[in-house]
Amino acid sequence: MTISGVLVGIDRLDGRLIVLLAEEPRIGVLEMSRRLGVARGTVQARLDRLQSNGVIRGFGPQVDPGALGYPVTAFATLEIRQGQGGDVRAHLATVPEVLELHTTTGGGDMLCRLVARSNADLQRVIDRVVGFDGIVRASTAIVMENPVPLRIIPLVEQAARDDG
Amino acid sequence: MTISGVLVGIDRLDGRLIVLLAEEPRIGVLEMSRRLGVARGTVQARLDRLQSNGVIRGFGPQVDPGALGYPVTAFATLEIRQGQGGDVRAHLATVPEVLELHTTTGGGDMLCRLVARSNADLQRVIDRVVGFDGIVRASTAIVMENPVPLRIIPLVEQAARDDG
DNA sequence: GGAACCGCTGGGCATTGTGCTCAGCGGAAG
DNA sequence: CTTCCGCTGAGCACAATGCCCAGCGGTTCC
Repeated sequence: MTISGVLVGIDRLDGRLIVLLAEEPRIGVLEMSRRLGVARGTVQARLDRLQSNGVIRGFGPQVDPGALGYPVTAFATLEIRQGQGGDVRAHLATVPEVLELHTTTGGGDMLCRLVARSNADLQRVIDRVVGFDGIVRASTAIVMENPVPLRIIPLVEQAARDDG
Repeated sequence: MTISGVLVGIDRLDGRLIVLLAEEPRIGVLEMSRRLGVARGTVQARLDRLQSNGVIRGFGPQVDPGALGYPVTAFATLEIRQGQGGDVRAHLATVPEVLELHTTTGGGDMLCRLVARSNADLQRVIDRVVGFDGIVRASTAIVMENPVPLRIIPLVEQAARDDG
């Protein structure tokens, strides 16, 4: 499979490798080769390929904002004044509590994920986010529960079935 | 600092450790201790503490859905019929393209992150997502750009300053 | 059919890192 | 003053890594 000229997709061994790595991240290459029943060099080569492919972006630590003292999460939809998109992006990138920012379909809309120390603190964060000239309007939804935390394994398994 | 009886927060050394780990994830404990200028045992102890604290959830591979063949991302807001929340959650959890699900303030609303193989494929995904009894209405925003990809480092640095 | 290529195998090797233990030391709390 | 706790620096046996190699079965291409 190719997307914009780049070949993508994974086979079953890649899929098993990623799942194994997700379940036991601190596992070594040698142990992986034992679990998967292939040679160590094969695991090395697959891992290198998945990383230079961009399928695996990295192995950074997954940090819980709640444990850092930011237990409140919210999503804010921002309406942007025409032509101010670039400035708004630069502004939002400077706010540590903005964990993520997307531009979406619709008239100059953006969606961002925020965290705060408390509901009261969220007001401060929102003020800082929207206290910028290019932002016309903002509407915020506070997260109460997170029944499905950010995950990728089911998709990896499906991709490995389809493609391998 | 405590939240619901659990002590949270990180000091400057914790912060530097997390940043270092985010920049070079495959680094070893010994190399970390050299870079940070502390003893190996200290790094070991800090890492163990951060993980049992829940500050560091794990070191799973960060997989790019685009490289798996799912380059389209969207956010869907779902309106749920009263009392059907649990069923809807269970339903959405079975859809691999649902990467994340939150319940938010407002009348039975949920917000979920979706991926698809193409804009056309997104229709299939949305049909599968909303083809369930408890869902009254859905509105979808397709992501065009991602100026700020999911990040945590700026928040870690702020938390380390405040708390350490 | 033959040649070149590619991914996987299984082995060996020196180097490095790990898990574990220990005694010592300084600051903070009681 | 004594206890506790986190950090230090060191040692040790063991395991894993990075790197090399020859061989082998399957494709592709001429």
